[in-house]
Amino acid sequence: MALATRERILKAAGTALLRNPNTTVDRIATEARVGRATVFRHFGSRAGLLRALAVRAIAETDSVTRQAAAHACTATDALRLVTRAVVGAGESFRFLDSAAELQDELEIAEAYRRQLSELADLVRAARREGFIRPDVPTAWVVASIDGLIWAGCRAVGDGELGVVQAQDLVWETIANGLSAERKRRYGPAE
Amino acid sequence: MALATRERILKAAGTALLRNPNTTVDRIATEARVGRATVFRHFGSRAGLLRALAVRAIAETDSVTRQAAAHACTATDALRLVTRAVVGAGESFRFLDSAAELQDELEIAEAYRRQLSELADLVRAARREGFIRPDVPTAWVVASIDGLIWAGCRAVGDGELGVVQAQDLVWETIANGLSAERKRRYGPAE
DNA sequence: ATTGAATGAGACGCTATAGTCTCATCAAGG
DNA sequence: CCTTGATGAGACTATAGCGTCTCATTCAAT
Repeated sequence: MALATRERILKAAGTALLRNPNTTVDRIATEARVGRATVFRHFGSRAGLLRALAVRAIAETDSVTRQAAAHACTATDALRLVTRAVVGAGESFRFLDSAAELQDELEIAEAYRRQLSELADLVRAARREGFIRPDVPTAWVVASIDGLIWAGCRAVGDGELGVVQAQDLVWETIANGLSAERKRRYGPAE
Repeated sequence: MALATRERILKAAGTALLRNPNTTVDRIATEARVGRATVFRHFGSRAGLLRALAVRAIAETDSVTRQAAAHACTATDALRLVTRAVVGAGESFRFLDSAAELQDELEIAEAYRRQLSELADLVRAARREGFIRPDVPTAWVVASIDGLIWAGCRAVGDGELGVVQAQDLVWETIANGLSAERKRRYGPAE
């Protein structure tokens, strides 16, 4: 029962904090159908709850990321699979966007930087394979992938897109953009 | 002097709230080099300050958007110019991302919806001109443009990119994506 | 049936912060 | 010089929300 309670609190906290990052412990407990004291028994403090939630989100993201990368033979394909995986896992980390208190948590902030840095490595590897446009800086590639993943997760959360559809569209947009007319400036000669 | 003070408060509030959406009035006043009472004299309450800041950001965005659209002859070009303009104005509205309290403010939320809806109109018009890939839903076009603008503004704010560079990259990514090899599925036959 | 762990309910104290009010100061204009 | 309006400083109050503690209850395992 202890585990189920813990999970219920984390889940309720995730959805509640996504709606409003300042949601009170009392409100979270109510939505988890749990006494307020129970939340403190499990997580010690509000910050502890947020930390646990963030740690869980990071672990989940790492997990799907690793699995995706393991199935790829090229860096370009790894980039594609990782992107899809992260979009699929969006629900677990989307609350982090607005969790301002967590910026102070060294452990969390560092994990986020690490994940971005791993993404940057993947981008550089894909660049060496010739997949990435040479005129675009790696920092922007990472930033825009991040932005498109974010947009995809939000669209899924808002019910505008299904998960699979979002995964397809995010990657398609990263790779080829939204324009029908391709300029093909950097492709092979026609 | 009254106007200068007001502006100083708004500016300080913008940068402070961007760093931490829960920044206290006291802190904002200190950073604006103003007495805390002065903030209340001007804006009545913390919510009033946020509202004023949001109204200002919306007005600013509307302004640059209208100007940009006025100089375009095609919808596609308008979309390009508007996107650039919004990236350029990012500094004024970026704090809104994390301002959870403002979601309750009917006026603000509605203005944001209106701006997205205007963007959607522009996208549909550009689609009629043949610029937008027919296999991508308009909702995703809007969402991904939003995401890329957000990424661009953040990159500028973080000092990773200059404003002009970000404007170029955002539009280039929207239009053509990041891949060197273009599949040209929807372009003219080769 | 008994025991122990987990829980729910709620009282209580504490702190941070919003918001009000007063008073002294300062600058500008007449 | 005098007046007026804006400001800064700070005291004060009220409240929301965190965290602690206690006690009764429930439920599972023995």
